[in-house]
Amino acid sequence: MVRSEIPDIVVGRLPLYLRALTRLQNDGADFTSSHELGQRLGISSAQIRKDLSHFGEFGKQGTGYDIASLIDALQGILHADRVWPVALVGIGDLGHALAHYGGFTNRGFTITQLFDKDPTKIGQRINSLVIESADVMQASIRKARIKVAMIATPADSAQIVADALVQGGVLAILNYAPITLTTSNGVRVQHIDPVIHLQRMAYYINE
Amino acid sequence: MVRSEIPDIVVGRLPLYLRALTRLQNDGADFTSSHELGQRLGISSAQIRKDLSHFGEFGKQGTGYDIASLIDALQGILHADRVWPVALVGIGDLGHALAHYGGFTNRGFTITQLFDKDPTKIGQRINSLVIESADVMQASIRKARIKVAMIATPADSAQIVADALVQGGVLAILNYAPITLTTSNGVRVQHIDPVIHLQRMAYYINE
DNA sequence: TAGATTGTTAATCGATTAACAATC
DNA sequence: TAGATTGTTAATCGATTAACAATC
Repeated sequence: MVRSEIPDIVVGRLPLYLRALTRLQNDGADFTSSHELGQRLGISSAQIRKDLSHFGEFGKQGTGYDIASLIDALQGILHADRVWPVALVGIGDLGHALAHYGGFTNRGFTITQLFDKDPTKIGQRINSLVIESADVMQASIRKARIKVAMIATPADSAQIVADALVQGGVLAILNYAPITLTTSNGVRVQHIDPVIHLQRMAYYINE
Repeated sequence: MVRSEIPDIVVGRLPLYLRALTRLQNDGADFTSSHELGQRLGISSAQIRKDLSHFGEFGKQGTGYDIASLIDALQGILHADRVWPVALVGIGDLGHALAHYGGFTNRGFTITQLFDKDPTKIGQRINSLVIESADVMQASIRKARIKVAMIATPADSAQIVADALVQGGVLAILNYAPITLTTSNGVRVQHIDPVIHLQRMAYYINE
């Protein structure tokens, strides 16, 4: 198994498989099949089997997949078998919502640092975390060996923040600002912009 | 131009082009090229030209694209040349953040209705909007001819909410609940789950 | 004019799917 | 055993890219 040869599009589907399997498990199921999983996800069973085959053999002919062990395997592959500390930059409405969100920790991530550049916010608490100044961000994340960060600043600040995060050692950035970020090689960036999705769907509405 | 023949993956890139063009315009530029646009987006210039060619001819040899008219064209294609009223269901932390977000309206959408099933929330105001009961949702969105909705409920309620939205005439759903929704044909669904993106990136971090 | 850039064609590249032997 | 489902192969399908004539 050579990691670099696995298509990124395949990697992108693994978290969906993991999420669906976890839900099946919560619903009390012990086994599932590529067919059942595919139906739930709107993906062909062949594609699921093909995707998994990049990483090993996880099923049994006739019976399908043991849900618990496939979850374990996928968590290992995705490095979701630990809890990554995450820095969150930009504590506006969205930043608050992300800081309060309880769904990160049991899926491999936990927000451990909050940053903002607004002096009136610095020092405030959310849960047990204190909002720190953006000025100390780079040093602080380096010291804490943070590899994962989320940007929830306005668009104008996002690229500058991203540059500082990368300088501080961050390797993965989830960007909520409505702008495409540029980063050096080796740094992963994913973008979340609700309007992009809304516009994509509005195309198909004929009115 | 036959709409149904245009690949969805092409449609999915048009909002990115539109966003980048708007930013260029705000920065004072009048013209751009497929090369410049591609560099900003991390996409090849050939792909941008090919994508646009599905919808017509928008550029000039030698000079590239007039930004203002390409923005106009893309807004028309994406139906972002109007302001779609949007229903938002589930007014927790994320719902509040979305309701307060000021970035929708100038990009084609505005939240006009809020719903929650928690009796303590119903009747509360956010900006000038009143949170309504989920019980009246279906009738209310039908009356207002709402075609676009956002779900920000917990995972357990999301499918039920989606079914009701579709019954009420909604054709496009942006789902923030961490679950894959099933809908009838003709209804578009897009999912936003930050953990999916984080896991996808964590795969590449070797630690 | 000379340089730049488009829109389009054809080739390449990669992803998805159908089919089935293997086997639980 | 009979039925079900895997993992894998080969074929199909679709998307991306390179190249260039056209032309501003």
